[in-house]
Amino acid sequence: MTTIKDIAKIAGVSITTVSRALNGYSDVNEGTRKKIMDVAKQLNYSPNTLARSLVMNKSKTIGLLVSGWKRSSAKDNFTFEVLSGINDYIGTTDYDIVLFSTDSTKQREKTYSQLCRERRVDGVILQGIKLDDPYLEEVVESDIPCVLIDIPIKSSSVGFVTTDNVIGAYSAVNYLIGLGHKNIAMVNGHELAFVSQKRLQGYMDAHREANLPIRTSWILDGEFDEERAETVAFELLSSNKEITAVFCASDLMALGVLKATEKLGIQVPTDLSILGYDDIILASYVKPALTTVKQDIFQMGFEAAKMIVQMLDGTQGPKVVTLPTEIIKRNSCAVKS
Amino acid sequence: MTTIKDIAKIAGVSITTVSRALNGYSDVNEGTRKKIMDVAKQLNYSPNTLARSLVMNKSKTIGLLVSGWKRSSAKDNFTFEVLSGINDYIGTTDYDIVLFSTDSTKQREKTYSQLCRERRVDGVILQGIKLDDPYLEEVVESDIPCVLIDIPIKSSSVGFVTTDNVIGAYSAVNYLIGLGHKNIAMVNGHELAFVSQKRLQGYMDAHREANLPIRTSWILDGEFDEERAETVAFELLSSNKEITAVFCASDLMALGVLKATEKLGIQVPTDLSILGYDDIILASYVKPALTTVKQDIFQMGFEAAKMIVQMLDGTQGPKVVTLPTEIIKRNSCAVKS
DNA sequence: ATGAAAGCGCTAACAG
DNA sequence: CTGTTAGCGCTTTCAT
Repeated sequence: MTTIKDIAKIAGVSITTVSRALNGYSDVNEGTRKKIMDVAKQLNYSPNTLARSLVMNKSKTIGLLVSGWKRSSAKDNFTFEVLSGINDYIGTTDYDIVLFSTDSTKQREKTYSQLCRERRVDGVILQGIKLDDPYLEEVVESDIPCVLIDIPIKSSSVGFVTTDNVIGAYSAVNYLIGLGHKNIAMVNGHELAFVSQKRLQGYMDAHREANLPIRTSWILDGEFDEERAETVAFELLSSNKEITAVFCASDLMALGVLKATEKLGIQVPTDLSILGYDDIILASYVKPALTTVKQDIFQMGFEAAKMIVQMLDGTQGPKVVTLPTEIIKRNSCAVKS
Repeated sequence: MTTIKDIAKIAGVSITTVSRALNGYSDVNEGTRKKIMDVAKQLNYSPNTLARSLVMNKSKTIGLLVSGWKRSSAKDNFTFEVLSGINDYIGTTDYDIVLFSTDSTKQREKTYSQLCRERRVDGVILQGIKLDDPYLEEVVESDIPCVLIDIPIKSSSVGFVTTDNVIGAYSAVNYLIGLGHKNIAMVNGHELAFVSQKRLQGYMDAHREANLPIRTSWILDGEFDEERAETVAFELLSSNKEITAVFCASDLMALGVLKATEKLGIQVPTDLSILGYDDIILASYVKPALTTVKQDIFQMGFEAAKMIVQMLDGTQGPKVVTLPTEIIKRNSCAVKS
């Protein structure tokens, strides 16, 4: 593997000059530079970023910590979309991504900042982490630049990107109300998800505004899990025939609810309207196609990457990005009969 | 940031001893080791892998090069599944993944080996690369350990994992033949895809064995693209009414064919049987649910990661892994009427 | 069992 | 414009 030392020797200059020439400093004679460049090319030189990082004290890498990356996440293409967005933006920069592959066991033996410091990542993007994850506390305490996806923490070294969950849920429920529904249940994620808290708020806001009573027994947690949502919805719907619409905090759970209706012989959307969240790929393919609140997840990843890079490069940029959502009307919701 | 030097000073020993103690060498007095460990903990020490990598000349990182990572790949959850498998295996090791985020422009200005050498990755996993990609040639020439997904190159430094594409396609077509079909078209990917070549072979083998004529005009390329497949199938089916079954080299393309049939008023599976490949998530959700050749893509990623790690650690292990496929019978194929 | 010293490949004052 | 020198944090002979 050729080094700048080799180049220096052959070009007949000092390693300093080589370093300066290669890095485009202005105080190098053009002739010398050309010669050095030539030798470098000829020797098929690649700089050793490890050495550079060591001395410069920055690695030009961004850590990516995906919590709870399960095989099953494929169904829900959330993680992949985020990754795609990050990858897309980072591709335009000189950073690279280090994927922290920490399984549950490894996760617990190494603290967050250990993970980051060992690899000397310049910044981190966190996704899928729960509100009670001990890592989260560390994020705040540590001074490693970090951007969170769907977790609202902001400080001098941390920012976040999310979507307008309250408004998203509010509009969704409002849409249902506009369709004539008054008995609207909600299948939420879980209490430790920021988005669940917000979407619940939107659900309640819409009810309050329409002077509709809120029945807490109709608000259930489906853990963002298809099966769990099915179970929960099955029980709810079989014993509460007056419910005419269900708002779900994720499409995957909406799919679960849909399965429950099939088992119960409930017609969607004739007997029951189902409204999802996310607009995952499956949403438009199932029958009936899911009406849902669309989030631009790719964009979330993109913005997260952009934000961290801006933080690192000292460029001015927002520490909080809230992306809009949009209701996609398909066939799982109908006017109350 | 604390270093072994700091620890050495406080513990009152030399940095050599600290290094040895921390790395679990046996020739360190247990008392000294304990003291060093204590100080390290107290100082919240994290080793600097950059420095270590520099001197050891290995980084404990594996590069991941995903060619053609497009936003649209989400539909086809292939890439994500591979990633999940890799992530899963790597999580059990002390390696980390470096995602080479190279967009098309960047890709062409940096050669493959430059990419790898700059980051000093110990090995590489390549996915989604086409047979005519210039990177491929470099892979062979370079001596960087590498494992390819679905590209059959094997040398002292490169291995690959794939599935039994010939058998998979053969069984699929054979299944169709068993259903009474004699006029079976094929929507393949493209010539530069190894898997397409193999699946075509399987298609032909099955025909030959059954003494069925092969009509090359019925073998079309859909570029692994849903829309392209739809277009191609639309033309094919509208002018060749005698075709009673279509074998597709991917589920995504099968979905495209399905769309074409809808436009043509062809009933699936009554009038036409459609058989896909991959068993993507969508396959079981569309109506009619797709009969398909399932590949365990997650496992491919897992095996690829395992292989590269074994190569790097000098553990014995295969350089070629071929995973089985399996026909998943759902509702898009029926007995020829 | 421990330490001194060299060096991995690179950048960055500081001189000249 | 160019070279000398020091050092980033760590591992590794080679002595002791």
